[in-house]
Amino acid sequence: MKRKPSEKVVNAWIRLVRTQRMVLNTIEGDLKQAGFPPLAWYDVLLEVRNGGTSGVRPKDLQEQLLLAQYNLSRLVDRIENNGYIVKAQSPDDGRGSVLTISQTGRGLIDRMWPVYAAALQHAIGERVTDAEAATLAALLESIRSV
Amino acid sequence: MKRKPSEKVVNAWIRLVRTQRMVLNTIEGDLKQAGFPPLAWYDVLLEVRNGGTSGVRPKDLQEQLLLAQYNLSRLVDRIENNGYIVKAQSPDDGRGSVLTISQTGRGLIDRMWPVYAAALQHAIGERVTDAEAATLAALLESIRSV
DNA sequence: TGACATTAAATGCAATCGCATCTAATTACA
DNA sequence: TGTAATTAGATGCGATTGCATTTAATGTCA
Repeated sequence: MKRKPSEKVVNAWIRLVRTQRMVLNTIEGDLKQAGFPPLAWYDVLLEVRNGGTSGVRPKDLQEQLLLAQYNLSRLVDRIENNGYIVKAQSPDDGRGSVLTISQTGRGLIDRMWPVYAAALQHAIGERVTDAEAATLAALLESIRSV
Repeated sequence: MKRKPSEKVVNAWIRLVRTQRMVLNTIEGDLKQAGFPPLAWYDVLLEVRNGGTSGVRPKDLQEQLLLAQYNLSRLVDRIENNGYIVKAQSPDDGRGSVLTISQTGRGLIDRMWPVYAAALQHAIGERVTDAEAATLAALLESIRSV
C-alpha cells in the first residue's frame, strides 16, 4: 500500500479546495448582497424542511452536513432565535431535541433559493455540461468515506 | 441563458462541498493529532518557500490561496510570530511587504508533509485511480473563474 | 437491577473570522 | 506636477469557531 499520494492526487486535492472556496465565496457574497443569512442557514433549513412534520434530530443534521457538534448546536440556536425553525424535546430520546421548520423558515428558504441558484448556475452551470457535472459528482462520490 | 442550475449541477456542488469538508476534516485532525498547526499554515509556508529568496507579496498569497485580505494579514502575523516566516519591507512598493521562509519554517513544512501526505493518500489516493484523479482535477479546473 | 460506559446536546473561554475603517504609499490624469 | 482615486496592508470590534468540559439521559452487562 502506497504511503504517498501521486502528483495527480495532490493536484486534484488542490483543485478541489480552490474550486470549492471560489464557488463558495461567490455564493456567500451573492447571498449577503441580497440581504440573506449565510449558506449554512440554507443547508440547515433544507434538511429540516425535508424532515417534515416528524422533524430532524440535530445529531443527524450534524452528520449530514459534516459540522462539528458545538458548531451545529449554536448554528441551530441562532436560526431558532430568528424564528426559522422550532426546537422541541424529542419524544423518543430525553437527551435530544427535534427540529421542525417554521412558516417563516419556509418563506426564507424559498426566497434564498433563487439567489443561490443563480450563483450556482453562473459559477458552475455555465462552465460545464450536464454530463461533466454528473462525472464530477460521481468521482467526488467515490471519494466519500466508507 | 439558463437561470437555474440543472439537478446534475446542484448535485455536483453538494458533492464538492461534502467531499472537501470530509477530506479537510481528516487532514486537519491528523495534523492536530501530530501536534502541528492548521493546514493553512502549510499552504502559506509552501507558497512562501516557492517564492525563494526574493520572497512573496501578501497580496499574491491572498489571491493564490483565495483568502480574505484581513484573514491573510493575520494568518501571516501568527506564522511570523512563531518564527516560521520573515516579513520585510518591500523594496519596490513602500506600502507592502515581502515574505520569506525561515530555516525553522523549512523544518516545519518538511515535518508536516508526511502527515499531510498520508492523510491525502488515505482519503483520496486509495479511493481513485490516477486517471480518475486527473479527470477530477481537469473538471474542477474548468470551473475556475475567468 | 445497578454501577459504568456511552451518547446528545449545551456552554465557558480563548482563538479566529468578518466587517468596516484607517493609514500610508502608489497611480492616474487634468 | 498637484490632487483625486486606487491599492497594500493593518486593526478595532462584534460574531463565530474550536477546545474542553459539563449535564442529563440511554445503553450495556455482570
